[in-house]
Amino acid sequence: MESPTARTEIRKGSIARELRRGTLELIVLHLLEPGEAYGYEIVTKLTRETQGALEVTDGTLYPVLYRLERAGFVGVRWDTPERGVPRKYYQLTDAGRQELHALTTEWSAFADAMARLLGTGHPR
Amino acid sequence: MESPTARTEIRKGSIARELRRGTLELIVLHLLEPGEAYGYEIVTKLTRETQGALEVTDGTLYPVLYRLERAGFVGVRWDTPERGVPRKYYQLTDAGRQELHALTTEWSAFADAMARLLGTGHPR
DNA sequence: GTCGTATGTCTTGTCACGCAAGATACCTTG
DNA sequence: CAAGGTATCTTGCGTGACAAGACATACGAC
Repeated sequence: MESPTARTEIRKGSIARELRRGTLELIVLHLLEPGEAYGYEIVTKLTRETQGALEVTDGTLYPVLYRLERAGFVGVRWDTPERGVPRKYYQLTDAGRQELHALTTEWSAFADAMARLLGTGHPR
Repeated sequence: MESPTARTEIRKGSIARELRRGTLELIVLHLLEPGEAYGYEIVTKLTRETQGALEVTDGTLYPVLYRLERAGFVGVRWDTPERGVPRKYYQLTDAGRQELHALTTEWSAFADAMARLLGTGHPR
């Protein structure tokens, strides 16, 4: 099993990098919907839930979380156990849930438009 | 009818701007597939074919076309009539057709992964 | 005739953001 | 104690969409 620490080099020539633009916020908010999670957990969760189709490195994720926090879309809670590495837990706020909904809608509209445009000839 | 000259301000807070990243090349190559077209024509064609769902300004398009040309994905032909504004026509090259296919595949994989991830609860 | 508007091309500068790479620290297992 | 997994954060780079502006030709209205 590949650990997140073994940083997977993301292909340069690929458009995958650009596709993450704009979808990453949506993805993170979506992953937080079922309940709070900490950064490292989100990275592994995303890789697992998409069978590696969508991946992200921690160097990418942490800035996103910071942005979401500043925007008021997520709340933060530190868990500092006596023994063990401290974890920073993120939870959706009401505004975050609203944003999640808005982004989901926007994404659907875009994906639909793309599908219609690229649509394999089948007219109408 | 809205003319392309009346530049539609693209919403700043929207993710639409980011979503175009990576898809724009694919979109342009796709629009060139049926046959050659000139820049201005592509702008209007995209707006029309997607009922405005996907739009692009000429300031965005021309750099894309230049990139595609440099990459060898499109060929160029000037049409300079005695009377009238000169037009620069673009056509897909073989490499461009190949790229179009590759990008389409990549896009589909990404869109599918997103759909699976966001999938409305229906588990498994 | 000239003013506005549509057609058509191109360039400059700005800004956002994904990412590689590196730093730091703790814990476990051999 | 040395590796490697867990966990966080920061710096710097490159890419690319876009607004704004410039420029030129054509055509209509006034």
